[in-house]
Amino acid sequence: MPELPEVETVVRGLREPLIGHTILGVTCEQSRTIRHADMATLAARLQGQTVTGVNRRAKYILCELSGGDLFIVHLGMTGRLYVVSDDSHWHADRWAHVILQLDGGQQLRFSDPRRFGFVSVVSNFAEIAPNIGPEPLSDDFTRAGFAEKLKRHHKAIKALLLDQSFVAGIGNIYADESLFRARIHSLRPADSLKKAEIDRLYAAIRSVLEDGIARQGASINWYRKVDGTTGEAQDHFDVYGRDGEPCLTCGTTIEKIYVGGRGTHFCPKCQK
DNA sequence: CGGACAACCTGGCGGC
DNA sequence: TGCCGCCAGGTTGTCC
Repeated sequence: MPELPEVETVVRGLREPLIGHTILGVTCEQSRTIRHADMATLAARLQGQTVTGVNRRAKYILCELSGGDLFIVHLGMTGRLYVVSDDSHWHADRWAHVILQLDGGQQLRFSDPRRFGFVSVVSNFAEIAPNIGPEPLSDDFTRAGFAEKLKRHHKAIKALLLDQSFVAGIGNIYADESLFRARIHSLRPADSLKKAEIDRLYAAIRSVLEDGIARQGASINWYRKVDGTTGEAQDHFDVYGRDGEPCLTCGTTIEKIYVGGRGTHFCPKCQK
């Protein structure tokens, strides 16, 4: 579910309700949902802290706290973060594993049916994810650096795009969409791409992610924005989930294969 | 080191 | 309508 555009949308939605607000208390259970710290440590390090910033790195949400710690959330496959008023009649959420009580009568909930997501509190982001690649929408992601790194890998380009140490934030949906936009077959060995193809892929990754953010993410199943509403990116996919349907460019039937164990959608005529 | 694959969990959906 | 098997946007650890 949540890839870079979805996580970025959540981050932007969290700033208004969180920044400047103080965490009064923490409600949670001891479970896999809390990583790198036990329940008591998490509560102790969050309670009394004021949120000073909310940012994203790869698919991680980083809430900066006044004491210098980072409250980290990863949404996994089915995680959601949302803010509700204490007095709202919002129905009970059986998957709300962590609830932060905020000043001003609101609470931040982390809800995750499948429990692939997690929360943590650390001093430095590197404690959570020490080996994350460049942010594709930042100046750190250069065309030259991208081309150089592609030469060092022989595996399928789709599998490489999913490697978070290669480039941050791309997941299964936007990998497929980027490769379609660049007209490159998902199974091409990374080191086989010609310069023109590398240039197309570099541009495609950026534009696909930017379009995803502009549409506030893709609500295929579980993903929702902080206010509970759906994104719109799912209505504009070229290939993801469209197997059996005609390519919007040439009319050829979109195919589905598995690459690195992940469902992979592509147009056999447009992508070579 | 690279790559394939299982594991972690639970819900939703299509098919029978 | 009900049950069963399969699939799912991510990450990590293991094995060859």
